[in-house]
Amino acid sequence: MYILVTRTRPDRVRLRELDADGGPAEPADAGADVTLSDAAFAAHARAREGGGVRWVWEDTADIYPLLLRAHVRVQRCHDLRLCHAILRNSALTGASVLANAAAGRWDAPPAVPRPETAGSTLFDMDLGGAVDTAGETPGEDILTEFLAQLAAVAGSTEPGRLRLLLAAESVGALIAAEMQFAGLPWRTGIHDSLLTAELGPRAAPGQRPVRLESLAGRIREELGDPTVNPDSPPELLRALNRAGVQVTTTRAWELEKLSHPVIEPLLRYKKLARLQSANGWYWMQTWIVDDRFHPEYLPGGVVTGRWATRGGGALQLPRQIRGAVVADPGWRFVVADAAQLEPRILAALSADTAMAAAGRGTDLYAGIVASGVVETRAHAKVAMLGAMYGATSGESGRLLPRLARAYPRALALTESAARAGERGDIVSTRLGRSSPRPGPDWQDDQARGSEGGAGSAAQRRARSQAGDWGRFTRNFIVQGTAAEWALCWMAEIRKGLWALSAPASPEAGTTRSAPGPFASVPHLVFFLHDEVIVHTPAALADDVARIVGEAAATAGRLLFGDFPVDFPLTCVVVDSYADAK
DNA sequence: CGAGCCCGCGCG
DNA sequence: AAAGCGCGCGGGCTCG
Repeated sequence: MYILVTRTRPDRVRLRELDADGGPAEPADAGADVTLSDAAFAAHARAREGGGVRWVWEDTADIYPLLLRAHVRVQRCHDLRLCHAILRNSALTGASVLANAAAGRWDAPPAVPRPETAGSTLFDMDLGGAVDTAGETPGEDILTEFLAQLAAVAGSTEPGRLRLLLAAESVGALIAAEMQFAGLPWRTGIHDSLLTAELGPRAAPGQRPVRLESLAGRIREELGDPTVNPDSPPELLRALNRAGVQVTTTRAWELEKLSHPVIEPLLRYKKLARLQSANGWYWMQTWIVDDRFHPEYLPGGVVTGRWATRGGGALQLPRQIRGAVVADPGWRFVVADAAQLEPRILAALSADTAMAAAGRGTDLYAGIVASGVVETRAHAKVAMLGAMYGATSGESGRLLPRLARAYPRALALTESAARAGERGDIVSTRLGRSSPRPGPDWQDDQARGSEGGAGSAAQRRARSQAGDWGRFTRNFIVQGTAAEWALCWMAEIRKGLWALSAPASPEAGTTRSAPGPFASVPHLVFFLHDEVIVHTPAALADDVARIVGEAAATAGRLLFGDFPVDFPLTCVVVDSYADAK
């Protein structure tokens, strides 16, 4: 049973029920076609949940927060905007009407920036997210698009894989909205102490904290330049050169190699200046609301299918400040990450049983060493990364032939993906997300490079661009399939947590309490490509850890069936994210 | 003064 | 150009 949800006004939605085949529900059904206020919609959704309903809407980030604010969670949805993007580009649906139609509004990014859901006044914008349905009955457009998507899947070469992908992408959108709503528990007091210990007390706006200012003074002294601004790479570069330091860039890893009295204070300055500008007091004041960090997650925000975020740099939380991420009293974190996820994905994608065997019940890189392919774990890792990223030189390049002898199937797959990209062809993930085609500039450069009488510069340029795109497609199949695995993993975690009975926490409703429907139940609060954090009442932490582990195994089976590949986790129960590794 | 670029660095 | 993939963000800086 599907229920289509269309926003007709900023505070109204229209619901239309369809049967499982996408046909109209029996007209006799009460509420088969109704328009409701947001409040009535939330009540209706609560009543209909649990009956195998899938909610179909244009944009999860537009609709779902209003349900969450009413303490209503839903199990399943179909996010038309995200699914359209997949089906539009997938090689598996290339013959469909949907893929061959002229570009329309479904191919554009969401017209209106979406409202924040933290429940904070700071971000309370009343954005209607109004949909342009000029000349149509509200909802017709949604219905037409949904039916086109169902048809594209049904007519594809791998409907089962695409159905799984669309379901995973959509539940990812639910999870993203829920994580933004719930927020990551954050102790500003601890954060402030960390900053003060490193930088000195908070300074007035426009001023450097004392530790930074004194390091800047030492840098000027050592360079013999009383005015140089270490925040300006060009100025700093000139000052370094004048002082006889032979560098062409001011990157820290380049400076590290040098010995000069300015290097030590300069490297310390760079580290601290980064902390101050990226995650300092201003960041804290901007992004931490009611003891929670509420980043906006963007499912499908990366072409490979990885998520992106907007605001606060959520996917770059430096280790330095993870100590501020502390579970509520009476609660714990279950922090889990998938060990060597991408090489395991490659082993399974290519059905390379030898590589999969190397990772069975052990660290995959250690397994490669144990198989005698290379001498050290570090070599195994750099060689694998080289295979997946397309390294050609250096240590990684030198080790590749040994990897290719031991794991010919895996390496043949990455090579063929690279060759496809070099030709301008597309490649696809396990579940059917396809890479974009290179742009017109790329095509032009290739054409010019292969013309008779093309100059060597044009040829070099064409080859270089082809190589770049080949490395992108080479990595796309692995990164993209890993993203699919991670979506399935999270979806299974969410399902398991939902089923876990939730006794009220003794602290719930007192000092701190997770927002809305999460006040007393374990819930996902963070996701970082191959790592998740679940915030859970302490008594349930062990159950949660078990669920997270089982979910990883299930995700592997969903993608790769019976192929014997393991997806082990490192999983810990902690009070602070800083203790996770 | 804002828009958009580069640089550098954080994360996987 | 870190030896090779994918991001977001802040500061400096240039251009209009």
